[in-house]
Amino acid sequence: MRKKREPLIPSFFQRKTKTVAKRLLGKILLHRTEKGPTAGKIIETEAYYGQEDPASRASQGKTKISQTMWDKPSTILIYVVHGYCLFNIVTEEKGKPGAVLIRALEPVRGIELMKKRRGKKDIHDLCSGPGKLTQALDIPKAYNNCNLSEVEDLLLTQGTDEEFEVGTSHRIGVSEDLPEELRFYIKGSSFLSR
DNA sequence: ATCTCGATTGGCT
DNA sequence: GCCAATCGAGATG
Repeated sequence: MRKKREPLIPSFFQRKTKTVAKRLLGKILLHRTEKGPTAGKIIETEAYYGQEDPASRASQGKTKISQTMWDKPSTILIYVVHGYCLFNIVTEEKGKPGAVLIRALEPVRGIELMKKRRGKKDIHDLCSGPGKLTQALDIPKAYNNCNLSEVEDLLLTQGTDEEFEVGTSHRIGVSEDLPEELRFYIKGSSFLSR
């Protein structure tokens, strides 16, 4: 009998953004819907800071979108870029801006449903990008500003104990990046974006 | 009211 | 590799 996986608790997110980004690798994101459950293993993330980070939405201070980054850790932040929803989770203590963008998942459950939603057959084209995975799991923009622990249908849980190597790089798609490498991924995975 | 611009994706050369 | 579609926000008038 398999032990039921425990959801991550809010305090998991109340620490340095970079640490959260790294530690989210290997965790399982699951979304239950009327059509059925879909889930994937997090294999790629990016950390975004506050005012000092030119690539962050928070770089210009609080706006309708960015204000969520000052909210309680484990708050969900979703916004639209180029017509796609991007899924982030707020980090750091309340009042200090920070968030982690989930950039790619390895599909683990509900793969047929994901294929249908994405209109793609290739398993490597289901969750291999921040806009793709929100489509594949059907994560709605309405979750923005909600707390992860209060959205019953969305679960972020411990993954398996298997070991992996963490790779780093500069963030993708940003016009002005920090010198620090803030993209993290599971080395060797075939489900990464790009 | 209108314009510009992305933390993107997909199709085509 | 290049480029157009996409749509909501933010800026400007």
